[in-house]
Amino acid sequence: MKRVSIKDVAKAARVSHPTVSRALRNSPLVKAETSERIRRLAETMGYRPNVVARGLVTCKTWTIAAVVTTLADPFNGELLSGLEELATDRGYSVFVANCNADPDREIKAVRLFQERRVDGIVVMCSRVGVLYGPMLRELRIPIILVNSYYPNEFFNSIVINNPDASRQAVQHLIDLGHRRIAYIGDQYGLQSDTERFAGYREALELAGLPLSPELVVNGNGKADGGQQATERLLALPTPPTALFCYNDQTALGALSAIRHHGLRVPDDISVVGFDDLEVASYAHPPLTTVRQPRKLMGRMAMEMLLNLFSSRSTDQSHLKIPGELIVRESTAPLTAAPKSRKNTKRG
Amino acid sequence: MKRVSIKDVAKAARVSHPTVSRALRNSPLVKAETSERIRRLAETMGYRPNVVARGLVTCKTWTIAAVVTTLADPFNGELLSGLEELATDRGYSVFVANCNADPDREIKAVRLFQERRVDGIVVMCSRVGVLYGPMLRELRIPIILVNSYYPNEFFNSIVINNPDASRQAVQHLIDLGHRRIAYIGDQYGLQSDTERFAGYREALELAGLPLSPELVVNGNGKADGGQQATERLLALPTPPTALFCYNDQTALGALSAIRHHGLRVPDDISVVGFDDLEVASYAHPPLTTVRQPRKLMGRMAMEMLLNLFSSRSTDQSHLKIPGELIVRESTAPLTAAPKSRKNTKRG
DNA sequence: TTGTACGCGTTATCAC
DNA sequence: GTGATAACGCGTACAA
Repeated sequence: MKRVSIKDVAKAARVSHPTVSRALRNSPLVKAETSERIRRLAETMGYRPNVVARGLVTCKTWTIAAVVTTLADPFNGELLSGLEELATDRGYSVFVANCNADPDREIKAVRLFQERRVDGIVVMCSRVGVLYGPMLRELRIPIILVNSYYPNEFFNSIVINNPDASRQAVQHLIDLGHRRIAYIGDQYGLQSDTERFAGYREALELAGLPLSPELVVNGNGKADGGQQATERLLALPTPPTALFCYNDQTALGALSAIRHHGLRVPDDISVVGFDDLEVASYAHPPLTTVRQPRKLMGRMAMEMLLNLFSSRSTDQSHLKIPGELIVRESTAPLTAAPKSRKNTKRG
Repeated sequence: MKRVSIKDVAKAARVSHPTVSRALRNSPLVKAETSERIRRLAETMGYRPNVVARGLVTCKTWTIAAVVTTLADPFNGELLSGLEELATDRGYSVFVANCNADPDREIKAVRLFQERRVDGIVVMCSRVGVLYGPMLRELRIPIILVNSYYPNEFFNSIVINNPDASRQAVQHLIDLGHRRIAYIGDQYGLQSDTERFAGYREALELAGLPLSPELVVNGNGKADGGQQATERLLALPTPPTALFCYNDQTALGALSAIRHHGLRVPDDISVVGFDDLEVASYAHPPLTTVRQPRKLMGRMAMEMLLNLFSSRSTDQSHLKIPGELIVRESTAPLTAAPKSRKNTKRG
């Protein structure tokens, strides 16, 4: 009934358990034939080393943890995917925790993983990044922040250059002649939202355009939120002629709302998303958006951790990845007079 | 430098370390004021129990593992989300591993998690489910299969009723008058694909319709695969008038291909997906599809595990969830003569 | 080349 | 109520 341990194998092989340990880990110290014999025996006995016990003695658990705001979002999924791929390659298993953009849950998750003695933690879209500074001292666990950063603290981070990418995206709309450009943001106070809004504002300023408060609305990072926000915008006395959305899902909702309103994209309204999810290419019309190398970013986060593991140097780095504007068919030059089909009765 | 352990706290509190252990776990055996004193001391010393060590002695790690085919897919993300939510509620942390629908990687992942002494494993969309029977004997770890099942084996499973749901979906198309209905499948030999095809075939049989081999093609479960497969179908001498797709992403690609071909959905071709991802509602046109309660299914998988943990009974259960056909706007009655815009030159 | 003894940080089982 | 002491399953230093 009991599970077979290293001692059982040792007994069966008539050697000591350290010999079994050495044999199974290919130590050159043990005679080849003994090693082979032990190895075969362990196999037939169905012995599997207990990594938990090993972690206890080596002070290395070969586990890392990823804390995300939501697993249901394909954005995080791909981030996670890149992270997991490299982690697995290097022998690490990855824990995952959902915090629903709730700061309390985020902190709890990090503390829990500390108790689990993970070798490193990656927090994606942190809401409490700034708190990790003090925590880190006692935690003594490397933390990587993805999609948020606090340059003055003691951890590493990797983010897309949100202000710059957003500025480019909005500049693209301005270049097309648009003057009334709306921003549909998130609602959770994420740093990425703040920064994308900053880029939006900066682009307007550079072009000498006013920032109209009524053109800045909040979604929820998902399609339904984007749809509702867009409906509010379209109900305005003077609706915007272009929409810059916090992310692609928001933009997807915007497209839907615009269609229901009897307007056309990009003829009547231009729409820009952010992320370049797979659906962006397959939306109708295909979405102009900012590409984030999600999988790569996940991979880079793991690379940062591996660096921290190998070199005990505390050299912190804050990587800023440039976003790439992908122009597809949801943006077009401003036409002289945007006409609503509703008004013109299939005019 | 070293991490503070239970013994450090014991020394500081001038008690034995088992007393600290008891105090911190709210044992009624320890005097209230001692308990309180120890608790405060542990807090100020920044002590965090080592769950690894605890797991070693209690033979319970409070971890579970989820093995998925891909993390990048929103389908798995939501499954995982439901699983993780309940797991976290009950104090379990969840490992996640990606196996890319590769049987070897799937087996490796399961063995690895066995070495990590997880309390249970959930395998989603398994390709090697049938192999777990023998493994289970030696593994002695509860395994739940989600989206695949092998009724004669020793593990539990939970799946959508694929044949039935698919039959309904295809029946819906037949009811609309369609006779040439194509199936765009997956390519990895997943059980869900096989079953959905079976439902497709059954519906045709029931209606007395022939199964045309040229109308059965493979995608890859993603939009690009769906797009390419659809292009092949549209190139046929007599193209289908309706498409039943393995999943929503495939259907999304199909919509795109049909548009590029100058045809309209549902006027010229009807399209049905599977899963009811969020994008299904926001596609153009909104997609008729089969709803899978993904998050619930993830949650149920965890509930199954919890049951197995509490009752040591080996009562295996194989849950089959009914799928719900959601009719939206991508399906319509067959029109007399489907006209290609290409042929009729804006007809 | 192999074995002995010890420690990792807990919890469990006894004593007292 | 509390404290020794023994596990849990492994890796490692050192001895042989």
